[in-house]
Amino acid sequence: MAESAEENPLQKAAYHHGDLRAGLIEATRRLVEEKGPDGFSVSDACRLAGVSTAAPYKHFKNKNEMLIAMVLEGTERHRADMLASLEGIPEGSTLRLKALGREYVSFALREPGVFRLKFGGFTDGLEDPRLQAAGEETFGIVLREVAKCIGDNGITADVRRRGFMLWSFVHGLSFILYDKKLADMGGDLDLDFILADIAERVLSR
Amino acid sequence: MAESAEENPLQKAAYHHGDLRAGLIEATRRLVEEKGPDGFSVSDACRLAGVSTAAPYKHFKNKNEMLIAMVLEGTERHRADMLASLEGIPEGSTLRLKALGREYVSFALREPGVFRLKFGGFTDGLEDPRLQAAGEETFGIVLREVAKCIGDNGITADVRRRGFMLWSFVHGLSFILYDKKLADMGGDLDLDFILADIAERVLSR
DNA sequence: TGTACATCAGTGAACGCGCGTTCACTGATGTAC
DNA sequence: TGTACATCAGTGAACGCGCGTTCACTGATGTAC
Repeated sequence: MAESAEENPLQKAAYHHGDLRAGLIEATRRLVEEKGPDGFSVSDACRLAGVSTAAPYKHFKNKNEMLIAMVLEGTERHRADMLASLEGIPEGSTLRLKALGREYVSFALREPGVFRLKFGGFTDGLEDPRLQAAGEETFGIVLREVAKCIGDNGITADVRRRGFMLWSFVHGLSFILYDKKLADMGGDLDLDFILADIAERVLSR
Repeated sequence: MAESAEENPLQKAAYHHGDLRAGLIEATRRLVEEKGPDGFSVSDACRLAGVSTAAPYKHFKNKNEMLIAMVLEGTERHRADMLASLEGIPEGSTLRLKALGREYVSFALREPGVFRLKFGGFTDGLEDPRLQAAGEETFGIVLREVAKCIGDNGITADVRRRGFMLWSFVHGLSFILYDKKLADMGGDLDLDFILADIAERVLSR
């Protein structure tokens, strides 16, 4: 209550509202998931957060900054979930890459709005060095696992190429599955089998 | 000039303007490529086509129908280009699948607006049975080639699975390449090599 | 502990804007005789 | 070939709407003494 002197910077934003910044990011996320990236409006987010339409401008420069902040937060969760998915799987096994792929797709289906906002491009101006850095960090996780699988020391050109192939695959898979084309294209596809199969094919010498 | 009696139904729309329907579709395409799917407006298209803002409603029910018509037209071109890319490549060769993949990616990079509008989803209401049918037809091309490569008779579950894997791959590749992540992820990737490599890996027994 | 002051998160009203769509119209073209 | 009529592609003005952003403000909170 009356403790000051030192302050937790994470709570610094909590003044009147509790933490409007976080509240607006959450509202943004929910609206983007609900109505799609195009359907999102600052006014809607304010309505959802229960503040006036001018309030966000105390925390974000403009609409675009709100979206970027939201996507950054989602990307962080995505990265954490991928790391968590590795737990308990033996080092150097292709199963680790299968797990990463599964989690990648799973996130894309759980939060398609965030996923598409991040990768769907064309939401002009949503380019930010922080977003790119976060993406590269996530890709780094994959590269490390690929290197361990094929027994290379460090990130060689070969590791990079194979990692890129796996990424392209799960990336496309995410879009296609969300678009519900899977069922239409001949339903009886086993996602687990396909993920394991592609990992083995791409990582075999 | 004064020839009537019989009429070419393809030119039937050419009354006053020449063919405003086609003109508006072309304007739509150019605007979507230029400003992205979100940036497109009926007013802009009218400006570009040189007609009043009310004119489109003589040819399309609403904005969405304009977009759908444009994407359908682009999908048709995409399909034709893919078929053309097979010419001169021996039947049953994985090179045919490499060629299809290359053309798929190439189209996505040539017309990213159309590509994203078709597959990026989330442009609410842009669902149309004709669009889905066109997509399945294109996928059929791939399946036919896969079947020939692995020597199966007709479209078996295995053919379907492998075709799906290849599609996912080039689909993701298209998005990633457009997002310019390729250069960032370690530049020296040879697209031709990767396409040939993945086709071989996915089609090997 | 109590008071005076500074800070700044959130308000509410207003703005100018471009949008999608409608309406009654007009005028060029095709057709019947 | 010429005239009267029907058609319907395209007009231009108008509409109501929700948007992103601004502004001067207010009032709760933290701080200094």
